Amino acid sequence: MHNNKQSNLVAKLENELNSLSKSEKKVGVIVLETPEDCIRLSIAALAKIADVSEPTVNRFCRTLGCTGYPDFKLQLAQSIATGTAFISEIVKPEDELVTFSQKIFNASSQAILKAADQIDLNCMDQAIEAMHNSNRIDFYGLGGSGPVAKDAVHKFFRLGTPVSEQTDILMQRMAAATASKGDVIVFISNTGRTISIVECAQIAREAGATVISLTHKDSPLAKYTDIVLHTHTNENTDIFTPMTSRLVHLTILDILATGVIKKKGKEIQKQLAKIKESLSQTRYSF
Amino acid sequence: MHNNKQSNLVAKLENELNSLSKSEKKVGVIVLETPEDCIRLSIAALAKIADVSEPTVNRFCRTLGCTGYPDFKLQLAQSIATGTAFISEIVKPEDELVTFSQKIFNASSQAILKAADQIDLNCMDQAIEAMHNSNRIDFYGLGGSGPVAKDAVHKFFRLGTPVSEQTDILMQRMAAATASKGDVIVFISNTGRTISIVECAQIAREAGATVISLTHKDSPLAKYTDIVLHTHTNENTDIFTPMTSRLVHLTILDILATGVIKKKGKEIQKQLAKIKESLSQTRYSF
DNA sequence: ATAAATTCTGTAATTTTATTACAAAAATGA
DNA sequence: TCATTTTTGTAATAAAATTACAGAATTTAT
Repeated sequence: MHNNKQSNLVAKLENELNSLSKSEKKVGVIVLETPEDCIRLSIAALAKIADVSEPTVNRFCRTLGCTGYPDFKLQLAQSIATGTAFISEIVKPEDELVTFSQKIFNASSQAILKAADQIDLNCMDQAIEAMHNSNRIDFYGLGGSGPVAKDAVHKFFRLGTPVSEQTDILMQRMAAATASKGDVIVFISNTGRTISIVECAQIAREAGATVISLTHKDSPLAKYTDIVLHTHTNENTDIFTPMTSRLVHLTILDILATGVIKKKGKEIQKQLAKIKESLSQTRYSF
Repeated sequence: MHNNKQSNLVAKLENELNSLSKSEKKVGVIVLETPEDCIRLSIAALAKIADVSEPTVNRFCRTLGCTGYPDFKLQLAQSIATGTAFISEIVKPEDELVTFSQKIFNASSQAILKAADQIDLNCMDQAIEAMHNSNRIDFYGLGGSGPVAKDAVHKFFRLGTPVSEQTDILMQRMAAATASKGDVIVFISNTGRTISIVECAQIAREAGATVISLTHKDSPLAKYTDIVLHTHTNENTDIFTPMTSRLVHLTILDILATGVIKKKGKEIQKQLAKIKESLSQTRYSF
């Protein structure tokens, strides 16, 4: 799932460095030492730095499988971009707005990309199937996951199936106890360690409901879950670092909703268009 | 307009496309349509495809802040490598789970990165200052922005300042009318065209509150707003494509909260530690 | 509406950059 | 050692990008 469509040029160069000829190796060494600089150099400039002739640089590029020097620079640039773009730092007390806003944006964006790599598509498929065939769907969340549950309802209510969210532990227990076969309950809990949520999952399963969880793979909650959609976001305990898990959960729920919509087929999609239209009256037109 | 550097060429191009001259725009359209192809084209080839002269392509590159065509290609290549080029990929009815889940993950991640490029830090700073000095903070949202408002409360209640959210239009009107100087009201509305929200903003401002909006720059809501935190997410009308604006709003609110926490200083940070500790009793230990 | 000013855009010349052809220099192997 | 292969650099060539400038299109002011 990771987009390694083209093998990393830097990695390739590191591999093949020792099988290069003497002069080409000189070029390789320079490239590995200062890849960021090399992408801005002309073939003449690089040749001079490496103390070789220009055609040697050109041959060096071909040896690495590039069509020529411009192609080499391009691949090198991409290789660097993918490598450095994924360093997300933690917000420090002394950070200026410019810095910490950039860090938070980056961390958020990367949490989602990371989830894309980790998600188990089989489980997603099972979850979509279960929701598609369910009589009703409930979303349970506490604390930061409460708004996520609400957002899920806002998305899923369009599907025709009755949906609701429970963000109160007593309501959750009662609803879980009265659930029955054909009901799907989705538990949202990043840690998967919140006692009342875990107990609820147990109750729901005993009552016959299908339990889906957005949680950590090895958590107590996962034990009482039929379909775990595991996310391994680092629960950062730093007070400055925001919970990126919410964003991941929202995105996973987006995908589930999309999957169910596609399964429901044309009729429901017409209904969605109606819902959209119903909103136009509430807005200023252009 | 944007005081922070735009690291992402594709995002920048999408932003500035409409302010380009006729011929340069032709080039921009081709680049956005087929960015992967463009990185392999010579200036002459691209000029021919776009049906313009070579110098026009060169000027196009400079307009975007590049030093010339080679620099443009390099930046484009890096932009693509980080995944940004796939912003416009829309979920199609025939997509398999693998495909559309990847598209949704990508689109979500990119939306946040794009916002990072577009956000106006001066306005963020003003918003943080206003919230820091406020007597109370209210978050207003309807529909999909309701859960966002709830999430904001969950984050901001830790700061000591009284916070609440309003997701009911009548409550919103009443609360807005009784607001006073020193109160901050944050309106969350991607379109900025929801009539009742716009009216509320007007009421709130007349009542003397400081109005902050997470909305589109040129929207009616922006007119009645003191501090606009504009986000230009494409409101995709496709039924399959999820609202990425929520994710962006949540992230911006994360940054605001972090900014206020940092302003509040040490005492509040101790309190945050207490809040964190208070949760430990609710969880299974490791 | 018309003329002036400004902004765009393309042609052609120039400069920069990359590639090729080929010969000299190493290196290899008997 | 000498023939053969591989490696490397010089010089010529080709390709690509940039500049200067002038004509076109657009805007602005009268």
